[in-house]
Formats: sequence, structure tokens, C-alpha cells
Amino acid sequence: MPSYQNHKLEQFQNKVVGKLSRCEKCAVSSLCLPTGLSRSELIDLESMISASQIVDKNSQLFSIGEKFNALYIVHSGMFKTTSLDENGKERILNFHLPGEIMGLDGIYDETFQSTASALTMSSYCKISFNNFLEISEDYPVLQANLLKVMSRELYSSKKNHIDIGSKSKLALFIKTISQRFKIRGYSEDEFFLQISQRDIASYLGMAEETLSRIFKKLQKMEVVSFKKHILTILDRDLLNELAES
Amino acid sequence: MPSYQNHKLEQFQNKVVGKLSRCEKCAVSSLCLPTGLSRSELIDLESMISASQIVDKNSQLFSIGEKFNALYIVHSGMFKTTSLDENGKERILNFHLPGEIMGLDGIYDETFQSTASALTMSSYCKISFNNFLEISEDYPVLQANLLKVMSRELYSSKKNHIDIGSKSKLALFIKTISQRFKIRGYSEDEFFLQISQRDIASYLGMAEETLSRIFKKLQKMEVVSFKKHILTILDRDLLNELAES
DNA sequence: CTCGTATATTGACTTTAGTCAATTTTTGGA
DNA sequence: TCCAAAAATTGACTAAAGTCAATATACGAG
Repeated sequence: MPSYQNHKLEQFQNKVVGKLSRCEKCAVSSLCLPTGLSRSELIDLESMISASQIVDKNSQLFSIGEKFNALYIVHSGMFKTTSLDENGKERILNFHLPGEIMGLDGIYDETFQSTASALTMSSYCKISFNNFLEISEDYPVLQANLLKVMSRELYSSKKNHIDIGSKSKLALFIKTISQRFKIRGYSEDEFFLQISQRDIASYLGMAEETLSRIFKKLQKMEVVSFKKHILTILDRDLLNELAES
Repeated sequence: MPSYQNHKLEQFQNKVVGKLSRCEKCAVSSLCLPTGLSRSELIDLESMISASQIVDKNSQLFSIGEKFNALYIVHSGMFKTTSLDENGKERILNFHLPGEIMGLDGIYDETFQSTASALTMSSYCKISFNNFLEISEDYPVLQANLLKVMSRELYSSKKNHIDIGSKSKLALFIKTISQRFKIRGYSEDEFFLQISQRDIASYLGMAEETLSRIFKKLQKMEVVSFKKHILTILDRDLLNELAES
């Protein structure tokens, strides 16, 4: 059983390892803004980042139309960002894992374009965007890092575009999220996926019932198992094969 | 009949209006990097931008796997960016109109993640990324502009995600591209769309034949007409209605 | 202008997904 | 632990999209 987010333990460790800065202690800092910063740059960056805040399931960090003033970074747990479609129905834009930055699409006209809410008890860091711009004038590497983060985001967004246009959407979705867990140091074969099937269906652009049936088929074929929100990949070769059809 | 890209005329105007800088003369500069720059900043920016180059249909600007070293901006005409799916089949990521920057997903690991090719005779500007980073250390507004451009790109990418997950993909695609033409000063009701139906189908993640049939239906209903690559919106209300179903 | 190639259309059929309604299971709070 | 509400599953049916193969149309090079 994967212990995906263990807040108590994290909080404890934050106290014990006093010599390291907050970001240095963070397991996902290499995926986040601090990559490649010197210690002094990091200290300055951290002065603008709020210490990670824990929020309950369903808490909203920001919502569509609000004035954009900060970026939100997943520290632990999982969030979803949503928007509304042509009919005003909620649609899932993305699921966000630790180290991922939320709110980036709010920069261009200083308005949040999506709503971010916690899928489970989670924690996040918050960074004022004005402060960030100010300080990054002195530290070009910081701006370059943000550009890189956004570029990576753009890439994965395009990658998702292709996946969702494919016939084997679900297999591709599972492959991709498995990889994202792996990158973060979690098992790639078994992970806690606190997402409702309704949300997955919305993300993939299909009916809830259809998703349920495809999931059932994958479980019958013993490709994956999905029980109590724990997804286990039982046959990766077959999963890859299905993803290609 | 819309004269969407008239290179001869543009080249002529570029010579005549000698007092304005290249970007100042450009019809889409407000959508591009120069937004909000002072004249001196603009002069410095332009020193790094190659004057717009004309290329023939099917010319490639860059392709997947190549080392990333520059951003490419559509000056006139139209480009597509493509990638490969799980089976190695070409899939369309996006179509690019004047003022749009291509290659942004190459920043994060200095490798182009897509292939850009001209859909018709087109022209582009090229900007060395290293030079851009250097100069933008002196002009924070320039970096901020790039962040805004990328943020906007991220937003429209998410918007497309929703559209493509919808049942009325084609209607939404037509609505969106019409709007993009409008923003650039072209007619929103009649425009030259030099895209093959195969490419549109690939972009929307559906079979070529299905797209052909839906197009036929839209034409039979007199919502749009699409002949010789000229798309005319005949009944916008009905189009909007269809986009909502 | 003509011909060959690429692109688009059409028909017949199969497969897959959507819809609606009912039922079962899971979940979170008292 | 129990219960109400939410989430997921199932069946029967309808609608839509995919596939394959054949034909028609458009386009570009010469």
C-alpha cells in the first residue's frame, strides 16, 4: 500500500532537518523553480514563497475570473484544475502532482483562467508573482527557470492533446500518470489515485459509463487493478500494447 | 474573396514605410513580443530578429529532436506543428497564424519537440534564444512579454483540450479559428484556410472520412461553406448552437 | 491544357461510444 | 457502526464514429 502523502511525517522532518532551507528539504525541488539556483539565490527565492500550507480535500486555491497575483505550487497531495465548457459544464483541465505549478495561464491578462481544488488533503506553496518578477530582475536564472517550467508545461499539454485524440485514451492516461509518479520518486506500478472516475472521464472527454466499462475491461484482462483509489499496473507490456492500438 | 497573404504587397510596403522599424510596420506586432516596448527597447529587440523570410509551402523551419536555438514567429501565411503519436504516425499539434511564436516547447531541454512546416507560402521571423535571454536581462519588460505569450499559449492549449473533448469538435474548431482571424484584422466570416481535411481530422483526433461527413452536414445545413480552401460562415447563430450540443 | 498524384467523397458495414434508467457499491459524517 | 448521499456499475437501446474499398475531384508539374 503506497503511502502517497504523509503530512505528519513531512511536517516532522521539516522541523528536524533545520540546516537545510525549506526548498532544499523538498523532495520535488528539482522539478520546481529552485532548479540550479545557488544557495543565496535560493534564500532570496524562499523569502517570497509561503511555507507549505495544508488544505483539506475540496479546498479551492483560486478560481476562474479572480485577479491573478500568485503562482501556487503543489507540495504534496494532488489538485485538479477545471474550467467550464461551451454549456457551462465543469471540465477537467489537468491533475497536478507535487512540484507542479498552478495558475500559469493567469499571467497573460492577470486573471485566473481556471479553478484549482484539492483532490485530497494536500499542501501547497504560494509565490507572489510581482515579487517574483522583481527579484528575478536580479537573478536571470530564476526567470529562465520559469520559462523552462512553462515550456515543459506547454510540451506536456501538447502531448496530452495527442493522447486524448487517440482511441486508447485511458491506457495512455495511465501510462502518463504512472511516469509522472515515477519521476517524483513514487512507485510507477502502484499509486494512490484520488480522482473520481467522473473526473477522469471529463478529462478524457468521454461519458462516465464508457470509462467505467473500459476500466472494467482493463481489469478483466488483468492489465491494471483499480480498487479503493489504488491503481496497480499488472501487465505493463500489455498496457503499452493497448496504448498503441 | 479574401486575400489572406499578399507577400508582394507586404514586401513593397516594407520598403516604402522607411521611417518605421520592422516590427512597428508589422500588422501583428501587438500580439507578438514587441507589445508595450519603448522605441529603444524595440530597436534592440529587432537587432536580434532576422527580417521576415519567405518560404514555400511544405518548407520546414525546424523538426523534432533538433537542437533548440531560436524561436520562430509567423509573419504571414500559416504553419502547422506536428509530432508523432504512440504508433509513429504524424499528428497535428496546432496551426499557427501571424504573430504566433513556434518552438516554445523546445526551451526546457533545448530540443525542439515538434516539427514546424508551412501550409502555404509564408514568411517568418527568427529570434536567437540566447541573444534574447541576454538582452532581456537589461529589459525586464521583454522577459515579461515572453512569459505573457507563453501563458496565453498555455491557456489556449487548455481551451483546445476542452474543445477536442467535446462532441461538436468541428463547430468549436471553426469558431476558434474564426476568432483568431478576427483578432488579426481579417474577416471572421470568410477566410482562406489552407489546411487539408486530413490535417484537420488529425488535429481533432477523428477519421478523415468522419470529418468529411460532418463538413458535408454543416454545408447541407448552410452553416458554413468550404470550397477551394475558403471557409465562409453562413449562419453564426446556428454554428454557436451546434457548438453547444 | 493535360495527365498523374494527392486529396476528398461516398457507400456499406462493423465497432465503439452515448444515453437513460435502475441498481449496487462506496464514502464520509453523525 | 449506521445511514444518507455520492459515485460507480450494469443492461438495453440508440447514435455516432471507424474501417475498408471504390470512386470522384482537385491540384501541381511539365
